[in-house]
Amino acid sequence: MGHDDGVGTGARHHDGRRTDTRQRIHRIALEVFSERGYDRATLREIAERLQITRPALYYHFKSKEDILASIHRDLALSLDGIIAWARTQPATAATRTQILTELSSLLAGPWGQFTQFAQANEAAMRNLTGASEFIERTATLTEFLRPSDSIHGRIKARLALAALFMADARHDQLGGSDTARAQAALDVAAELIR
Amino acid sequence: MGHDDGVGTGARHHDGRRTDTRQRIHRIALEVFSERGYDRATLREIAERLQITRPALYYHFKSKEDILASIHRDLALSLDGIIAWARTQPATAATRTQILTELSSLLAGPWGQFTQFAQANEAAMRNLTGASEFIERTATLTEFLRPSDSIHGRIKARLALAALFMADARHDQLGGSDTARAQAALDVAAELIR
DNA sequence: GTCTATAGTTGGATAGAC
DNA sequence: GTCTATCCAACTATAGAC
Repeated sequence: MGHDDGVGTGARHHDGRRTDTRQRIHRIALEVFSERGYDRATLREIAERLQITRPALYYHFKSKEDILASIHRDLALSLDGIIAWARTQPATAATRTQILTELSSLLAGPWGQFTQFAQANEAAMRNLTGASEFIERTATLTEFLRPSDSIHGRIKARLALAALFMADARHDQLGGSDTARAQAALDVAAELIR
Repeated sequence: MGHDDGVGTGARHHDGRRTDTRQRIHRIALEVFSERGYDRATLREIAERLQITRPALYYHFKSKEDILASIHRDLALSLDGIIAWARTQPATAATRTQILTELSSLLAGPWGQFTQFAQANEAAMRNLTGASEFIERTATLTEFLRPSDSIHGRIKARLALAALFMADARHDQLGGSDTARAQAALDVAAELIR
């Protein structure tokens, strides 16, 4: 059929090299979903930016929702590295700060527009099975980040995450350079989970 | 036409008493928008819950977006009281804490599901003129809440707001009773803007 | 792997009667 | 103030050729 559900799979050329179309779709879809929100985003626009037609998308993904789910799988995967590392560390303030630093780096680099994407698609994520893996990772990270196992602790952990996301998304409202905002957010977040 | 754009206006009976249909639509629409998100919410479902037909909605509001804008106007109005009071107060930590307490009360009472609504509709709000008044109020409140005029200060102010919203919306992930969560959020928020 | 053409569905909005 | 009937636009998704 041409559809692959597993992470990292995809159509291959005769030389064994994976075609990059699936990844290009991935990238552009993330872009459009971030700008418009999942529901307002159309496959027409995604196809146009890719310079292909709508039906071509269906060769790589079996539905619009499948594209979204695929993005979520990638996001979940990106967090697994940090989670795995966190499991090997003692539950100290230093570890928590280090987790925040790693997350901040992800947001500054490969994830780029992730925060905007996540906020724009809060509604769509709620009833999406593919998003559950990602939400699960976030919950796990919150556990590692909380300074104490209480409501206070859980709130602080979630706020620390929110601080990082905020610096990434609210450039217009917070002012300052990207790095200045990221550093300030990291400061505030670290203070919270100390 | 039967359409009224001003806040608090609406069709009236011969005795001068405002009909409650407009307000009933208002309430149910807020409910459905919160659950589904604006884009996934259909006028069909709103009408069904109200036991009326879709066209009847158009007697009270001129479009789906008009209903959303109307809700945002109400939300903005609810914040004006707090803002007016804040203007009369000195910019002290005590004032900031008091603002948070007032907001917490609003979330516990009349606003109810506002937070869920706001999160579910982040995407829809971005390109909506009616939402700008509401966003403006939020920005004003942030100014009153910030402990210092710096990036750090602005982040802390926004996080304080986020804490209140979080306690309101994330009951499943935070645990505890409604009042316990609200109090904990207030504690953490107050500490942030001290 | 991508195309043209089209099926099938949904949902916002209007016309006009009562 | 609410109804029935209907229109229209937009979108997802599929069929089948190349």
